[in-house]
Amino acid sequence: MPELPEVETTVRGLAPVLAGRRIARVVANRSDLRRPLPPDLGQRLTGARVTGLGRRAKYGLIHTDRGDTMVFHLGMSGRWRVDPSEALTHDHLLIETDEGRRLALNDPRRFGSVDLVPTAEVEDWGPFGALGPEPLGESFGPGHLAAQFEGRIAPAKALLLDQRVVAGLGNIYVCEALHMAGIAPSRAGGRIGTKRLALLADSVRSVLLAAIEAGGSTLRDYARPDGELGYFSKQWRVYGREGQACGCGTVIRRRVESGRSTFWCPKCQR
DNA sequence: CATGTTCCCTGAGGGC
DNA sequence: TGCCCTCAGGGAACAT
Repeated sequence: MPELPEVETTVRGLAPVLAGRRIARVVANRSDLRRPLPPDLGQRLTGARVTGLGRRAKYGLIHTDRGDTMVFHLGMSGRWRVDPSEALTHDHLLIETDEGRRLALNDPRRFGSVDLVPTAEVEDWGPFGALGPEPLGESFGPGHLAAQFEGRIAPAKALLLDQRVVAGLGNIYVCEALHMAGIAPSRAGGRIGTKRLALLADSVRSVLLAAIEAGGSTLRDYARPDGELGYFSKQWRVYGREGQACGCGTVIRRRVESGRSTFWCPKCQR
């Protein structure tokens, strides 16, 4: 599931192919993703030079010298393949550079999206307007979490998943960060002590950094057409490990709430 | 406003 | 072998 670290890894993988290059060809195979592809996507991108890439929350950003920024979201199942050796079902968008490098956006579930946003307005673009701070940025830390959690009755897990509280976390890294900080997912946000909240802020950052590092170490897999991501999965402490032993020896539990699985250790997390 | 629920979508995997 | 069922979950929309 592409969360912040997977998108960051993706952007880092796209950068060597796209940065400074001119987009020579754009092919939209089907446009009914989460939102329809911009009808004029091809016109606006073809011939444009990529001036840089970036990321905001779980969105990848591709800036061009035409004043447009291409904003993509990978949804649940999206990924970019680099120089694919064959066309696959669900290759919805193809991009070719002036060097002949090719990119294919493959997204079976079509929960992802591709938008063109005027670069000057990207920060205020609808989905970005209410986003909380980047967890790896300077404005995120113990103070921010304390302010956001104060007086809240909602479970810590729900608050961390709320993109307005902090941007870019998904189910996997929320479960991992809460375990690292020793906080039960169901604990009300307002009933977590200051020191514990500071530990949570640290945990969020370190789990994301570790995942990005793991993604970087397997970057070659990212470009392999048949490769699965699997970046950080070997380092999961609780996610996907129901019934297995936590590091403390206690059996890891799973609970489904409104269709989402929560994994936690009842001994380490209170 | 805060919180909780549903829906969208397709492929993988388990049970029989 | 094949069919049916459940599950995966971000984010928008809707309900409470």
